[in-house]
Amino acid sequence: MPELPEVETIARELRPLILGERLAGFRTDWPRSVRHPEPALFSARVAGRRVERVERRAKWILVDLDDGAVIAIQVKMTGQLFVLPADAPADPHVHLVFPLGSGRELRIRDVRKFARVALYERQPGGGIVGPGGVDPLAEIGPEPLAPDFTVARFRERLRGRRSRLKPLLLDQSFLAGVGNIYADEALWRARLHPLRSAATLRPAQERALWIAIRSVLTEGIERRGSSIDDYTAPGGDGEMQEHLAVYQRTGTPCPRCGRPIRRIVLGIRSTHFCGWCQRLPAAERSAGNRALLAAARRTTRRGPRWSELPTGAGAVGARPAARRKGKPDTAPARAGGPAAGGSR
DNA sequence: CATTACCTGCAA
DNA sequence: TTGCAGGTAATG
Repeated sequence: MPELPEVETIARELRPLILGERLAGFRTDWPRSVRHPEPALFSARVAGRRVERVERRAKWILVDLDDGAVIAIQVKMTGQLFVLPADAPADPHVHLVFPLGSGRELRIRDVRKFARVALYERQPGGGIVGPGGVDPLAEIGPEPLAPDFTVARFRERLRGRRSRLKPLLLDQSFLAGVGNIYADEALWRARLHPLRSAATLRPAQERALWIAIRSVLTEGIERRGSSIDDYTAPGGDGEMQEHLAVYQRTGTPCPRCGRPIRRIVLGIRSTHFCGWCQRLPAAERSAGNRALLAAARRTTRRGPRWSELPTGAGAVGARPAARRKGKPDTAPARAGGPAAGGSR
């Protein structure tokens, strides 16, 4: 599930691989993945251009070319980026390819075809625009790790918001880059219930949430993201999945208090939290909230999907690679060999 | 503002 | 065979 730390990792690892490279064109076998312009024009526009910059904004990867064009890539749920020799084995899940002048290719592998690419124009002021002069990032909220995203600024944005904290954190116009994993983890760190209304937060809790969001995202980047299901970076898997407290850990002990982590469904999102550490104030135990929480008590225990260690003594060692899907045979080997340890 | 569509692989 | 995973655009 690429969120800010995962996309940041992809951008950081992609940068040295393609910076200064000349693009030879672009091709796709799934035109719906291309927002704008149509693939043939897209290819003609990027052919011969050199890569000048690779950066992340929200969950987008932006690749600046030397004529002011900007390739925008959204990996969404299952997109993966690799830079491989052009003669590397074909992969049926690679739907977007940028051949490079050096004889390699930037390949976007995407099992579920949710990923999107688009071509925009860099503006003198630094923004980007697409057809009709529209900035595709106009509705995106502030970067939570930007130096100017102070606790005061966070408080300003919270002011007047009455929604529950979990959906609010997922709202990209409220804050850029937070998704389901890091929303749950930030709320756990801040000891705030996901159903808690933003309107009732005390100043100390607002500050705790601000700190929690920034610390969990920073740690996620340091650990190169959470490799759950399909996410992997150009340089291989991350390891943040081994340091999550609640996400997809239903039934396992809360690292703080030992009580079992619970799961509720909010909207269509799984939401994981500790019912003891993250209490909902009595005033917010509405009928609707109580119904959601009652359903959680009936929820069957579900383990994490990134590792499934055998139970019993001696269950130590490298995690079974077969448990995770989405790793192409052509992926570069993880530096330093297989991860030891595996589980927590 | 809330719900549905997009997609496929995999577990139940 | 069904349902679930969920980021985001589109629709009601």
